[in-house]
Formats: sequence, C-alpha cells, structure tokens
Amino acid sequence: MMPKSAAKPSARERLLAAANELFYAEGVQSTGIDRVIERAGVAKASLYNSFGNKDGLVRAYLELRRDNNLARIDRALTRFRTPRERLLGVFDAQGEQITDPGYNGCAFMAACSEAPHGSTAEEVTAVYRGRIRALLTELAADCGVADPAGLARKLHLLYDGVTFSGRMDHDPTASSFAREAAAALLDAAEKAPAEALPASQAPAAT
Amino acid sequence: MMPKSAAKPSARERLLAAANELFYAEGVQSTGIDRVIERAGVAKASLYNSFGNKDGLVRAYLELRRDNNLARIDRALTRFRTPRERLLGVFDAQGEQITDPGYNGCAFMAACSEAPHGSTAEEVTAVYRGRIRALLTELAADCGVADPAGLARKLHLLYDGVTFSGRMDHDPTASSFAREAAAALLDAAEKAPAEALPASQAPAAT
DNA sequence: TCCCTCTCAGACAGGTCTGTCTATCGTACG
DNA sequence: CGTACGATAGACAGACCTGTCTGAGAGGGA
Repeated sequence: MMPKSAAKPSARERLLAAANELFYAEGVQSTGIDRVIERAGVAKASLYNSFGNKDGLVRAYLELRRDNNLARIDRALTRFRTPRERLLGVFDAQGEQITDPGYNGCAFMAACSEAPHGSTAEEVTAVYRGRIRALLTELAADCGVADPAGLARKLHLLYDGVTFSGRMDHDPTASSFAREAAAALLDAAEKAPAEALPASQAPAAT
Repeated sequence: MMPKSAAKPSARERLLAAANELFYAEGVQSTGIDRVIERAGVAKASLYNSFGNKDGLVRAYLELRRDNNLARIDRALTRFRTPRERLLGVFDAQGEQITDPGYNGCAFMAACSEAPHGSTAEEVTAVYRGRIRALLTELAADCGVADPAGLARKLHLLYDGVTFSGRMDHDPTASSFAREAAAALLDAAEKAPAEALPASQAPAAT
C-alpha cells in the first residue's frame, strides 16, 4: 500500500513523474492520457485506479509542483540572516528558478489559463498564492515596516511580474530588476513610517 | 471589398466580433469553429474564405485586442499633463481596464498559455509587449531619470504583476498598489541620479 | 439578361481525446 | 496449492474538432 521508494517505483509514482514532465513541458490540455501512460510505462487502467480521472492527475501534478516550489524557497531563505536579506532573498530564489535550464514558465499560470474558471487548477493555485503572500507579509513584518501587508502586496506584484515576464519574453534577468525594485520599496517603507497608511485595509489574497 | 461600417456588417466583421467575445470569455482552444460561426450567423465556408484557417482568426482576434488596448492607454494619457502624472497614468488606465465588469484577465496571457511555443499568439504578443515597454521607456525619459530603460523595466514588472494578479485572484485593487509602488520607484530613480547605473545594459524585451 | 462574387446550409472525412471494459499475467500470502 | 490483487495490453464507444466539399440563393454591374 505505502509506496516503497527503493527497488521499483509503483505505477502511481511513475504516472506522477511522467505527468510532471509532460504536463509542464507541453501543457495539460495538449497532453493526452495515452502520452502519459506511454511515458510512464503503465496501463491505462492503472491511471484510472490511482487518480480517478484526468483531473485527479492534474491535481496531484499541481500539488507536487506547489509543494516543491514552496520547499525550494524555504531552503533558499536559510542562507540569509538579516530580515532585509531574507526578504530580498525571495527574489534570489526566484532568480534561481527562472534561470534553470528546464524552466518553462509558471505551471500554475499555464494550468489556470488552459482550464475554465472554477477549475481544480485555480483551487490549487489559490492555496499556493496564499502561502506566498503570507510568507512575504511575515518577512515584511520582520523588517519592522509600518504596513507589512501593503508592502507584501507590492512585492507580490513584482514577484508575479517576474513570473509573467519569464514566460512571455523568456528573460532570465527579470528577477534581478525585481530585487532592485523590491529594495527600493523596502527603503521607502522604512523611511515613511506614518504616512497616512495608504490603502492597506484592502482585502486579502482570497 | 472595403468593409462598409453602416447597414449590415460583413461576414468577416461578424466573425471577428463573435471570435472576440467567445475566445476571450472561454479561451481559444475550448471554443470550436462551430460555436463561432453559430454566434456570428455565418457559414463555415465564409470563415475559411476570410481567414484561411482557425489560426488566422486567432491572429486577427489578438491583433484587434492589441490595437484596442494600446489605443485605450493613449486615450487615457491625454488627460494628464506633467511627465510624472503621465507615467503613473499608465497604471490608472490599467485600473480602468481591470475594473471593467467584462474584464476576464489578459487575453495574451491566456492565448500564449494555451498555444505551443512559437505560436501566432506569441508573435502578436511580442509586438504588444514591445510597444508597452517603449511607451514606459519614453515616459520615464520624459521624467528625466538617469536610467529610463531600467526604470521602465521595473515598471513593466509591476504592470505585468497587475495583469497576472488580476487573472489569478480577481483583485481589482491591484493597480492602485502598483501605482503607489511605481511612484516610489520613480522617486528613488530621481533622487539617485548617478548610482553606478545598476544593470540597465540588459537585453531589450525581444 | 448574364455573370460574378459573396454568402448560406450542411454533410462528410479523418483525426484526437476521455473513460470503460474484457482478458490475461505474475506474485505475494494464507 | 490456491486465491486474491495489482498490473498489463488493447479494443471500443461516444464525443468533439478542423477543414473540405457540394449545392444553392441573392444582388449588383456590364
């Protein structure tokens, strides 16, 4: 029952690995079930026994990438000590991601764009974005700024911009510009402690 | 030959209008040819006579939206006088766009995510993004900052972030945060005229 | 009147995709 | 030994999509 990591991966593990490669490289809609089971070396019945249907496989694929992404950021932040370095380090971690030779854009952006509204992809993505927002807010608070949520909101826009630009014009230098911009925003937030607190009472990330 | 705007729209015009509605609302891949010709009240042969194939219709749809978007921004900027107001006005124009009740995310992001690499969608999108970048660079130069291209680059990240966030968590307040962040970046660029010019020799937007 | 162009209506072929079903095989366990 | 279970291989149905083709109607200009 429990997957044994040694010896031979189970059909489920091979399916998830194959889906991760194919869905990410060529898109969810464009990749048929037959391609996935061929890559995994698995019978079609095994897919439907393990995941129910294609949507179940898509969910597992996105949850895998989400957890891997969050773990990668956490791992990168352990290198930094001061609150400022840790906050800006989020963009260093992003830079490592988008300069990876296998990088092919944001899997969540692609999956949400392909799927109709209210899909599984949007559900998994909302959790992911909420975690990122919470992390940025926490790091901003550690820096002692007056409005951590407002600063996190703006930093998240920069983060999203790098994601977007990285897909649209395949530009691996975007994150370094984002890091510079983030530093400027952090400086401005530290210097202006009580400036009529602009619009921080806006809704959370949903 | 020339489309007469009065009386009755030609089959081509009705097709383009129907494609604009359906492709934008439900995606390019998900919308079949039959749905488009039914909405347009047009025969299938008219579509293939006017656009060659579905990809030709997709190209015309994206070019229509691109030109409409650029014209809307230009129109919005005529309200502003000073260079600073005009630069920040780009985000006001974006705010008007994403708070429109019919707004459903960025058509180019959706089309590029659905299509494989090197598609028509990416081609039209590259032109669009180049225009936006050029506009931001020009407006930054009018503000007299030391590194207009670098500032435009960061502002474009904010602009993209709003686009991304507007699709992912349907947040119409994103552009006001982007405007605040843009103002802070502009202030920082004006105050620091000769600060070792950081990384502005990076490649253009492609 | 004749012709030419644009248009409509719909059948059709050829392909792809998801999901179900049958039938067989190998192995671990009681 | 026998049985139960996970896995394999592949056929099949039903649906959808693109693009082509046939056949006919309407309207304006020479």
